[in-house]
Amino acid sequence: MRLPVYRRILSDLLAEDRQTVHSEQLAELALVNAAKVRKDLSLLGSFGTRGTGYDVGFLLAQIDRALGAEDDWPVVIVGIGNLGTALVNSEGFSTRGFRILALFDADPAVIGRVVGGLEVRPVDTLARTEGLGDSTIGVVATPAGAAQQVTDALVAVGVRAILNFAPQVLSVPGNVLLRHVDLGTELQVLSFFQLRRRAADRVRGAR
Amino acid sequence: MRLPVYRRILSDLLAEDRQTVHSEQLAELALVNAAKVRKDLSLLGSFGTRGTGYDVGFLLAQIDRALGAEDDWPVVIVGIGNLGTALVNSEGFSTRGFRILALFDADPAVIGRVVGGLEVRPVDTLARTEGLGDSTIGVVATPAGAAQQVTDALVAVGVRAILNFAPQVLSVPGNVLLRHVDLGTELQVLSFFQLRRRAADRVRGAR
DNA sequence: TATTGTGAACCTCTTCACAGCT
DNA sequence: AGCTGTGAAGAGGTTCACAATA
Repeated sequence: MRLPVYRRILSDLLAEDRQTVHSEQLAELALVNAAKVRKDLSLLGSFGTRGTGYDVGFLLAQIDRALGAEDDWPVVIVGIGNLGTALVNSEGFSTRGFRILALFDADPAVIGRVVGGLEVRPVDTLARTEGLGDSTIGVVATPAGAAQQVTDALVAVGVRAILNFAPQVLSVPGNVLLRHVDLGTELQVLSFFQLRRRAADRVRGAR
Repeated sequence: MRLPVYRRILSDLLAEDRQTVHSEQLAELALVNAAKVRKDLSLLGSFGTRGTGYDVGFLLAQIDRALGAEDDWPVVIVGIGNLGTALVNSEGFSTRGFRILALFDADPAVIGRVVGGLEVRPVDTLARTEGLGDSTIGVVATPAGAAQQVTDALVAVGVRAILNFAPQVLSVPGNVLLRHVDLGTELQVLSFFQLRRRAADRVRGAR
């Protein structure tokens, strides 16, 4: 889904006091095709004005609605190392309809520390933490070795959506949503494209 | 591309001294279809053995070759806050064919600090840093406000591939590869699926 | 005139299903 | 017997191109 990308662009445009935008401009900023932008936006409803474009603020509100950004999703983060801390402080986590409920870590040196206004709790209290409904999103930012165990604990308390940053393949029950962001993987994808481009350059040079 | 995912799984299997794996097992771990796994792997070459499966170690080596993981890609990271530090220390960045060349930051409190064996340099020395060829990958882990400026500096010293973690839409010349990982976006994608599932549950309940 | 919204063509990725190999 | 490799069918996503509309 590309909506979050559009959302960010619109949010930047709004900050520049831009009133309207048309699909071609959005497309250029999102690095996609203009027709694709229009298709994407049209399936949220007909919010554009022919001959003029889209109203930035209004479109942003519509995207927020579609993304459920009004819904104030509860989030818990396990693993408050550098990555976990970065996530807590990241703009995207605190705004945009997410509310961090609790932070957990296993390290006694980290437990009790206040990060982003929340005190870090011992991970073994996760199991008896109240108020984690099935709409809570669990974020795993632990070392690889602890990730599966933490995931099991999250599932046990009723979490049904997990975002995993640990470099570890996790297994979850079928009714749990799992999304994996491996930071190293992103680098690999980039180097893969570099490799392809290099190959393409060679071919071009040979002709 | 799913190769990095397979790579991680194979690497885990190898650590468990697993000799062979077949497409169905790989598929289950990668959360994809078995036919897809075979298609993906077959376009690297015919490395499987019918009736047996794939040799874990050999397949891993082939994937590494395809991904250019033997090529030892040089990487520079700008912005050594929590996120930057997490990246430096992340398993995926130091292994798998990447070599971190240099770290940069603007904060005097961070400059000079040693992270992952490398001393953090002042970001304004980036412009006169030697040895950043056009295969160097630049990683932007700065706050949003500094990201475009840092990107321009990276492009100016010859970097042609950039991985952006800042919550900011960047513009680069057409010949520069740009990939954006917005941590908040990932959360939004997850909450979007939650929303859809919730809607689906409602429909199911209504019947 | 400028730009949206969308049917239709197109293309790429996914899945099926099975021949072929070990 | 078991599993790969792959042609063919199918699904899904992308782009074109233009009628509709402000």
